[in-house]
Amino acid sequence: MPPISIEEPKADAHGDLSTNFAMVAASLQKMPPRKIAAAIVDNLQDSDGLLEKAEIAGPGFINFFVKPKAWQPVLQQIHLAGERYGASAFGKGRSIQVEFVSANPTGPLHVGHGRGAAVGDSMGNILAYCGFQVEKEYYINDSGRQIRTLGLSVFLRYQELCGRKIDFPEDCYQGAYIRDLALRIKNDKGDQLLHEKQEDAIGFCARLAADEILDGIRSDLNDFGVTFDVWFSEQSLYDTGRVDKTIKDFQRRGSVYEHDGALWFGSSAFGDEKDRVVVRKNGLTTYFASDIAYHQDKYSRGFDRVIDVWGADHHGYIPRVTAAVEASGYRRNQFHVILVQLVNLLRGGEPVAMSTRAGEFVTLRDVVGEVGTDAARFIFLSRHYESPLDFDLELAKQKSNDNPVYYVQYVHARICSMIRKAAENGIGDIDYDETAVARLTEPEEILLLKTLSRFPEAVQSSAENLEPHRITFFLMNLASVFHTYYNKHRVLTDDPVLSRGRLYMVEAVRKVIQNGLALLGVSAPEKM
RNA sequence: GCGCCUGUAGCUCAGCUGGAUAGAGCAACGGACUUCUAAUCCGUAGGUCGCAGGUUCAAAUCCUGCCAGGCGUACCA
Repeated sequence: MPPISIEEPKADAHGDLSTNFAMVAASLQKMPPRKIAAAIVDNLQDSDGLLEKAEIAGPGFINFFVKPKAWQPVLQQIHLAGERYGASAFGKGRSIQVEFVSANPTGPLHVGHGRGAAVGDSMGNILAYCGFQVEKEYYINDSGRQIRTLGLSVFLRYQELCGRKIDFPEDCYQGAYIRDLALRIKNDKGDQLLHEKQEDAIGFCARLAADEILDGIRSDLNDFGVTFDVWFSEQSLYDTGRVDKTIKDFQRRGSVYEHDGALWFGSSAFGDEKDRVVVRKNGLTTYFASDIAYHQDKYSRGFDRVIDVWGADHHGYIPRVTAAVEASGYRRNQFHVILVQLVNLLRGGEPVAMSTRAGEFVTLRDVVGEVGTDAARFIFLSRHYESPLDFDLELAKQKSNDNPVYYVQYVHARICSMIRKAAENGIGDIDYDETAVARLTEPEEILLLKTLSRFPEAVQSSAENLEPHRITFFLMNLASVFHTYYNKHRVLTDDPVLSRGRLYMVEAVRKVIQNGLALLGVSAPEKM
């Protein structure tokens, strides 16, 4: 049996609420759907007097039209709830971890990391707003070969600065920042490192470089409005023996076996396409081993659910990590991966040339410096994260209606301006007034009230589906509805009662815009 | 080869837990500022929802096959 639904139709002609009940019941009752609908409509009770009319339409839909006064109470709800309007207890206090960015500390963040940062940060805000206990975490890949490669890269540049001839291998980090780090070491230590054992020198360079780069990442993210509750070091998993413990744990569970001199995790038993090596023939653990340990550690800290935000190029890892979670005794639905597609950076429609190999890429810092945090975050959140995103620097800088951030922020600024004006005219307090609110009956006003009343469900569906862009689309729609209203009706009129009602409504719009933008991490300016 | 993602207006994308006539912005064209911010609004035009089958009273949405693009398929990190 198809589900019975009650929904808000897309077309105004179909009323405010609509149900397919009669159509679903038709086959059970063996009666024509329209006849069932008629019986229902004839027997409707409306004790609150909110119903304007009910109509039977199409194959047997029942469409309900509601009176204006049914929508008006939402305004008082918004004013009473304030910055909590849209919040809910949906998460029931369950704890959830969102891990995102987690870029290797081997170079500065680029635009793609910015998208992941915006998505993860906003997702965390939304989940917290919906009653989850949220922790935001950054996983620092500060161990393994890449860090040594970083150290080697810096040490080579250092030797170069000391006047030695060097070969700079292709698999070393090519960016100019490597030279900057080398120069800093040279200024600090002179040629002292040349006299140390090479491995010690490389190790020194590695630690210093990783620390410096991580500091840079931290401050870039901070300037982008992104902060973390926990910065988790991969190296700490080795230092505390957590990786060994995990391998022993898997041995106890019978999840690993030896083959060809290596130790394999039987991930294919949990849906992966093949088994994976955790300890190599040479005795060294793989990256995957520490990843298993890391995820075990997450759950052992008591999180009900774990969300990892990854770049789309890592999607091949989902089955094996999911397998590891399940093999560790947790349910696979406690683990979610949000795959963020790549960002194409454009300038005026032309692709910005970026070569990772040559280390030439536009950093997040550059982009944020050029277009601003608000524009960057809003654009990152203006698409489903699974679609590739064209980020046009020229467009992002434009202060026009081509740029959706300003379109939304402008609503907030406009309303603030009206409120200032109202205060000058002696309407300082915008309080609830039943007779004033009852005057809000224009079609554009009803549409505005309806739109406002949908904000809580937009937030919740955003949390349920882990899709921050739903908030962005809600805000753009609300902004559009508001701008239309603004151009058609005056808020401050000669009629004081009507003006109070409209001010009350417009202030509610402002609050909802503010709440929505806050979830996205975008500011709500009072003047523009 | 196998796996994942994407294919909707000229462009960029929503809609995809099935509902009525498939939406928005940009671009094009035509209008609206002596009036609360024109960073705005109104109107016109624009479509075989990649293709073909299937399920259903109903499919952009679910299933199958195919086509096109992107990505991934290490005892690398």
